[in-house]
Amino acid sequence: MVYRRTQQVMKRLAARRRAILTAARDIASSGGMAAVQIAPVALRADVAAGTVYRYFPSKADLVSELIAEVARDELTAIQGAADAAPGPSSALAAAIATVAMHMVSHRKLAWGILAEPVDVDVAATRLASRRDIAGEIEGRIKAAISAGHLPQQDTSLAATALLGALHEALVGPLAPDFDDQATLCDVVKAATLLALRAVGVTDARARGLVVQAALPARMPAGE
Amino acid sequence: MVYRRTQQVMKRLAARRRAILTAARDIASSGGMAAVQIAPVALRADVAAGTVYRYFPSKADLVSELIAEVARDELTAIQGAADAAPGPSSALAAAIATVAMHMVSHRKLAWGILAEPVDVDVAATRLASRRDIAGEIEGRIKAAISAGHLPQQDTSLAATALLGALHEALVGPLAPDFDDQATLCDVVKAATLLALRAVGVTDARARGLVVQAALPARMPAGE
DNA sequence: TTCCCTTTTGAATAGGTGTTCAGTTCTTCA
DNA sequence: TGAAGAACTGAACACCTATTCAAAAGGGAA
Repeated sequence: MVYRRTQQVMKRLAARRRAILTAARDIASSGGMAAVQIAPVALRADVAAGTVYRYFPSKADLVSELIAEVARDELTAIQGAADAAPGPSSALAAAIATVAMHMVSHRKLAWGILAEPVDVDVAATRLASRRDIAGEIEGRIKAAISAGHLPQQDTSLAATALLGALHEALVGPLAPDFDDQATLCDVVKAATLLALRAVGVTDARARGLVVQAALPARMPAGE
Repeated sequence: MVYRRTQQVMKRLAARRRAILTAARDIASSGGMAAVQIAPVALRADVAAGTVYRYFPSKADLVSELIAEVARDELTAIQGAADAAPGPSSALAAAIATVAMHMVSHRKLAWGILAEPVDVDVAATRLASRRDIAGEIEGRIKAAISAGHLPQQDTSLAATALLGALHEALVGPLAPDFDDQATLCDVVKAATLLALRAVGVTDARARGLVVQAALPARMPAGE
């Protein structure tokens, strides 16, 4: 054998793979999932279309990995925010507020990850990611119920409904415009309160909650 | 002029138009919006592909009309159920329950109408339809607030969030399976309660509400 | 430098679907 | 019944985009 991958080559290959994924993420952020096409992604990543296929067996694999990655980031943020909260109700509130913040910060991306059309191969990955996030929220709801802060209920349904409510209210086509930071903040607060009430948090308790939404890691400073 | 549309011909043309729309609706009901393609619709309506274009300028127009029609039916059902309720809170509950029932009865169709991918030309129509339905719900929320049954809030955001919650919890990919009529009923009840709580209905009041969800006109008897 | 293997390229291919249109059939009316 | 126009047909066309692949370029070992 007269050829072996050196460390340097391996690094370059990894960098390229990253570049392709990042290009896909950027494009999804600005144009939605529908804009994630091989040619534009390749162009943005500075490679030829064919090269993409040396890193990902198919477009579906690329998109799946993109979704998984974004969901992983989101999950980490949610857990971080919730774990930092002083109690189960605050943790739930923090988790919800974090989701809300992420959604308003990256509306196109959130829309693409959560709801936009993808082909069937991708649907499975997306489903798993959503399940993970819903599961995290559900866990927080259960904890609050155990602590006696919330009434008994179908936690799975509740978690799903919460995500749907936030999604629709914040990134769906009927979502309000966020003209400035203040409006954005108000809307996030209103949506969070709504979601908390849905699972049975009383207004009295809500007023006492400490809510600290973790800002998304990639959120642009001025946005 | 040696040819004029007789009454009989006009009737047949209208019937054909109806057949095409119905075919599209049936296909959307079973396979989602993505399955609404010209060739299958034409096949089902017993016409040639080209004929569709004598009735609808483009596929986008066909789909737009389909969505508008379904939304109109839905709106009528919601209004009917709400108007029949004894008070503003009951009316809101009835409206929500009606939406929930429709969704679980026609999951694929609901999914297609509300969230599935469509091209940009259709998006406008869909948006208008959603706005209509959200507007109806919002009106009921406002009425309940005026009656002092609900706290002051951003009604537009609330209406949007409610629809999103129901949608996600009942027809989204994480929605539970409805193995039998009983489960279905329980889930609809749970989702309705959740939605009511979200806008501030107290559990105490919720227990006293008279809820009568209008069944969708087209719902198959046994489903 | 040379050879051989890997990686990249980008134009060609392939598959799927909306749309058109020349030819056919149907309908009306003199 | 025949002429003229409307409606219908379905194969051909057009467009878009994922995927392939033969040729070219890059990189490692001798």
